Amino acid sequence: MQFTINSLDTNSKARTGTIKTAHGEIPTPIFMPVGTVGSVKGINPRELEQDINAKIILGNTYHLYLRPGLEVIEAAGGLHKFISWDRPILTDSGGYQVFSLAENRKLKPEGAHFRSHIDGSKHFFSPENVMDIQRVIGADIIMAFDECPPGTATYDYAKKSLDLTENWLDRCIKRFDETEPLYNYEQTLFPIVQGCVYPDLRRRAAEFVATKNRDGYAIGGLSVGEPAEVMYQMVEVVNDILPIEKPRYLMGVGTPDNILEAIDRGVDMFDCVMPTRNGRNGMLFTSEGIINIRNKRWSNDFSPIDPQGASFVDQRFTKAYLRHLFISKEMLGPQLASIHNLGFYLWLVGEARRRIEDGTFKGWKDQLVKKLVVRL
RNA sequence: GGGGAGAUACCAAAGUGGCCAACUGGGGCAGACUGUAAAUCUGCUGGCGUACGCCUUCGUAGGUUCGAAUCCUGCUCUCCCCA
Repeated sequence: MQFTINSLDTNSKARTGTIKTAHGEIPTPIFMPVGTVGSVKGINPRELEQDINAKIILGNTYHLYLRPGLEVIEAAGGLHKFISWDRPILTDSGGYQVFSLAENRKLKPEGAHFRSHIDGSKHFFSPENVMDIQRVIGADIIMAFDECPPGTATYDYAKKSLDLTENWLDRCIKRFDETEPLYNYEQTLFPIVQGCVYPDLRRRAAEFVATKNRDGYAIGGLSVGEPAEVMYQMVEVVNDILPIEKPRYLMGVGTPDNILEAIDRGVDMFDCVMPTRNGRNGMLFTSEGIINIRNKRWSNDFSPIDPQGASFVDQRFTKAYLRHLFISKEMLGPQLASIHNLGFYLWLVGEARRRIEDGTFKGWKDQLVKKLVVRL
């Protein structure tokens, strides 16, 4: 994997760049739709390519390992072939499930013992087997196996957790470097910076991963319950240390204004379930602000879903019709909302790239952030 | 014409003397959601008040009772069966 910086903003830490992978190029800053189980929920891959123009999507090691299982994925020739997606894929390691499925797992130095959320069966994830699993899945970018502590973690816990994550990272790197890809194209491993909301732990974590000389680095353990301002501070602390010539990936973030503020602070990659999950639940991110399409106020609003919208659904369908679909529980409603929201997110990062390159990013960002509050 | 059953909030439907402003479901209204155990979950849904609370409700008009959605009588309406 190669990363080249195309331009640096003079008024902020923002930059544009290009990531080259075996499955194509990714312009940065970029937003990556989440397709946990090998499907961006509700979205046809053709829509993802043509209407949304997603450059890369995510899969999840934990979910794909449980279902359909590695045998099926390997027999299919890897995840790209299995899900018919020829552009880049990034897989998360399952570290986030250590957090979100906390009641079903036990953490030990050697790894995490899990119970499947599907059938309760017992499983074990270690840094080593998570690397092996991600080799089988075959994503272009794979993530280190980490612990993602909650935003409310105490300093003591955060420190112990970071010790564990750093130990696991070394084991991930060792295993990754001594194994080969299964499908004749390059894979790369991104370490993850942890450290909760504690600047000294974040500094230590960033310095630790920076010595590993990988193709890119991730910032994890944010947007997990801490205030947005704290998240921005942590991003600043970490990005001051991470090598400037490597891409930075802020995991699981976030709202459109979170993304803009992080781009401002030098982040290049984002993923989040928000556009799809919240979209399925009726929340629309539009150029006019954030709205709940289920609200009665839209019942007779025959204006386009988003008059300034980038995706074809924005001009073609009205707010009143989309509301009707949601109220009627028609599956088309969540599908259209997901296409719209992902279209908006991809438009957002595309516009950010354009603004960074022509030097108007800062002013544009400040104005848009003000607009991106929930309309009352 | 004769016999029977029933009328409860937006709809459906429990309740058959005090624990009832009234179970439950639907509908309606609003909220939550950040590396997806989510096309999920939560709250409200007679009026006024942040709230203790107060006021008006169970077809309708009366009555019995300390107390009625619940018991009695008249009336109105609906449904079913027979002719």
